Amino acid sequence: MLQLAFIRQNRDLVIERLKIKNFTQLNLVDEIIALDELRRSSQQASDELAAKINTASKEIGMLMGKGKKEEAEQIRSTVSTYKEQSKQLSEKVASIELQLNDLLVRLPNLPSALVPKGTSATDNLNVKESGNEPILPANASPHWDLIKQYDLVNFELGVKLTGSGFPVFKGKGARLQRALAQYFLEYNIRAGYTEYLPPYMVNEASAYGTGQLPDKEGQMYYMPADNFYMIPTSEVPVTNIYRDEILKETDLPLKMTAYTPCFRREAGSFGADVRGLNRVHQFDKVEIVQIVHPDKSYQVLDEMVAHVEKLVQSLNLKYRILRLCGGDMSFASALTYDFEVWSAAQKRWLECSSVSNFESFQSNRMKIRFKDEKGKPQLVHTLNGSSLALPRIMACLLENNQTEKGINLPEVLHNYFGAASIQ
RNA sequence: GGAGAGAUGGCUGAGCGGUUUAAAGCGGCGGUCUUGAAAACCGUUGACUGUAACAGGUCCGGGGGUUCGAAUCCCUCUCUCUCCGCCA
Repeated sequence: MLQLAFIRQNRDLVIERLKIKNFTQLNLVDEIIALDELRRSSQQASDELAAKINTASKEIGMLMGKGKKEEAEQIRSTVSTYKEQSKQLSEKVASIELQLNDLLVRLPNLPSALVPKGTSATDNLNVKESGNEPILPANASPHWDLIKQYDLVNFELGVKLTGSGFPVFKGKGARLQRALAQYFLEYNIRAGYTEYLPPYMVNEASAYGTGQLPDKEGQMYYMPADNFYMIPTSEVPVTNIYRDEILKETDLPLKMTAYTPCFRREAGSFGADVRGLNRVHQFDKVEIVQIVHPDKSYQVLDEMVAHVEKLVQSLNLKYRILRLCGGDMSFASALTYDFEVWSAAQKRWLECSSVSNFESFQSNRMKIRFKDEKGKPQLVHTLNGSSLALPRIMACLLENNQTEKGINLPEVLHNYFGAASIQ
């Protein structure tokens, strides 16, 4: 959520930046400013009346104490007339605040100056491409065939147990998942991230804090009996750990990592995009989250991108890094880098990580602050990234490393997997 | 799931209708003293809103109510603790 004071003071800049995100309801900005104006004047009127009532009430107390009942009775009758007025005013302020908040949550975050213009994925800026294209046998298979051949993942069984998009990992497939998760976590911990194992369901306040609500309600699984949401990413519980906290400046940066399943309804998805492990309703992901001083967030973003890049490199996958254009970015992000790995048998790029700086957009909702040198609470900046999402990495590993004699695994996984290849 | 007790500032904890603008202690910060530290002593100590700066307003788990006036009384929700039940 953008800060009101900032919108008020930078109206033109806000509109200009929102255009880059292809946000069309630009009239919201002026509506917000006007409503804020009204809010402040109404608030002032309400406060003044409250002050009158407060002083009069104190006087009554004093007069009663001195036993001057008649005088007290007189003031009491005049104060009674303020009461109705005061109630109306505070109701007005409350309703304005509600309206204002409704409008405010509809504004996406402003894109940083680095964000390229554009409307869709084709406008993303290719920042870097690296790694070697694997040489595959002539009869190379896509991963959905390989997982059957080696009995690694059973989609039909998932349909029986739950529904489509809930794969069942089996045998070496399950073990490969565990190896990947373990390797990714250890890699993050070595880089100074603290491991968390958070709940897989969150309450409304948490989903709101990171920006899933009210915007993306339909994309989460919802448990009406308890009003819980299944997490679409561990970013939600992990970032919310510090919701409503005021940190010390010396606490920053906070670096956290978590391995969790992620649940996404993915309503409306269809076709080749969703085949095999390309897109599923439940998948595993290792996430990194940082809470940092606002002056450091872009430096930290670069560090996180470099951190993820090294991890991808260690898996010997061909990859590219994209800087997302305004139209392809998420609602809450100010700058996002996507990592895509090359799926050699499908001959297409698969997104395996997304690293973003949210600046103060999330922290403003969650009220995560720190005290600066003057002792003033200030909003922190939050960042997160996948490090990494498992299924697409698995798809690429299987496809890119297939041989006539099995699937060879990158060296870094050998110990975790307990073997050098899948036979 | 049943019964009972609670929720107060960073923490412990008083207050149970009107000098509470929330006592006291601990912690934090600043100072005196000290070569430095500890101890002792002195001072200071939250958030939100609002303003050019004051002033003013709001906040004692959340929401609602009674009252001229609520941390204090009532309703409701959430959470915590104790006992019982169930249980990986």
